[in-house]
Amino acid sequence: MTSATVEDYLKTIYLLQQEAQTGGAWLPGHEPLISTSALAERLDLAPASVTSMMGRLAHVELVTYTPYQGVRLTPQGEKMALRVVRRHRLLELYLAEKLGLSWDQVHAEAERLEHHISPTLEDRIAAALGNPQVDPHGHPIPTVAGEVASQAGAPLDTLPLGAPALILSVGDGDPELLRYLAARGMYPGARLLLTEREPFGGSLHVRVGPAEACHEYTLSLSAAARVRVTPGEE
Amino acid sequence: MTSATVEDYLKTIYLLQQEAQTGGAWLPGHEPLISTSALAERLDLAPASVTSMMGRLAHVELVTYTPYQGVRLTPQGEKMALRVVRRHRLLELYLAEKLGLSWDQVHAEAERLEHHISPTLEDRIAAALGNPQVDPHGHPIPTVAGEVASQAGAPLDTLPLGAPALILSVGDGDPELLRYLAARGMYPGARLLLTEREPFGGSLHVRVGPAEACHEYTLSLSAAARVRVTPGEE
DNA sequence: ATTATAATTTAGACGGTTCTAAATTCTAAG
DNA sequence: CTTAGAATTTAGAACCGTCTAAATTATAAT
Repeated sequence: MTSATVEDYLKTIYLLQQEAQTGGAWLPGHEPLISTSALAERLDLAPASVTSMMGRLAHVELVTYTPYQGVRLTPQGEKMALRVVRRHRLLELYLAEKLGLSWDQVHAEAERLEHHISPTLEDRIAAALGNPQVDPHGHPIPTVAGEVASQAGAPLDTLPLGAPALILSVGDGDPELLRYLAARGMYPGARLLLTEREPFGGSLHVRVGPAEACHEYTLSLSAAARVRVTPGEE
Repeated sequence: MTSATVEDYLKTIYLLQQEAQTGGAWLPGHEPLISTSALAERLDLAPASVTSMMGRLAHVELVTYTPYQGVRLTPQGEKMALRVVRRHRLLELYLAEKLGLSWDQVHAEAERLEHHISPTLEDRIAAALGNPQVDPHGHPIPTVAGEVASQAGAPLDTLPLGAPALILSVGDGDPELLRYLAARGMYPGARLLLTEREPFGGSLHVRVGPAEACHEYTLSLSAAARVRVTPGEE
């Protein structure tokens, strides 16, 4: 009962829980419930398939599942999810850094490999990278023991106007988006300033880069939601 | 119809064909037939499972299959098998060379990863290694185009007494054997001399290493069969 | 409160891969 | 040439992961 498929479900539940968080933390066992449809959409499966898998995962206690309500990882399930997330992020970094894969390629590659590397190889990869703390998209890498730095910062679309900020991370799921952002200099570590917010849920205007040599771009709300920033000069 | 499972069947058929060869080449389409039981044993599956898969592979023309006789790869099937073998051997070399996995670990690791790396990553790995021709066990790495150097040398157990020889390759399937051989200095590139052949299918006695500083070991026939050598000083 | 709509689950099916047990076919020894 | 034993295939079942279509339950608007 630990197939690549199961690992994908667990990882996805974990990531959706994290995304739901966005700010406040939850008490253990009270993390947000993830809906069948959210999972189905993210995994690109029919909702019925998800329901059936939830039954199985609940049965082996990787998840607590209340029909019509949603699922939540058990401590066991979370542990397993974190192991997968660790492998994924280590691989992303390794592929980018040591094998020169581009920012937008590493995700898809890691997505497959994460299910097939041994603990030994995982260790070697981590060591070769100097036991890093974040992956190329700025996401924290869980430790072997299953600890993760909590998700830092806030989505760019919640940033107040005029406040300079530092990009902490960008969503790694969509290669298109990554290329789009990279082309505009928006990657972890870059600085930006929100200059305008079009009314009625329109685009944001941001200035990217140091004040002397910055470029102004517009950015849809949904794109901005996938960029996490921390306010402040530093 | 190109699952990891199918890839494993094709690769295994290819390797068994190669092993059956051991010396003379075959005309295309007249390679040796591989029996159901040989495949079942190597893949650690029930013979009935193999029979059923052979039906499917024959149906998509990756294999020609004559019931009760055996199977043989079609050109298409061979091409696919060679792609897998290439990935496997590149991975073995990469893991050994760049990530410091030991000789006996790389096989098992590559066995899983070979099914999950993209053509891009395959290229990067090959490039990072300088497009090598042989893997750490001395086996030739097929090219992207699907060409392979034919298996060189002959099994150690067929070597005439007293003739010095060079180790070209060692079977990579069994970590135990690899550790055993490595402990005795028997790896590709090492030199040895067959000094004695015990009667009635008994062990072989070999001297390993340069004449000035060599060690003498005994070696079972089955172990010796997995070591390929070429006679001669050079 | 009722009801339309959306979300979810159930029911039933299918493809892929494997198994065991039984039937068949081959092979080699007498 | 027969036949015992080995190899192989067939038959039938199971599990995993997925699907569609239909039934059910929740939700939000009247």
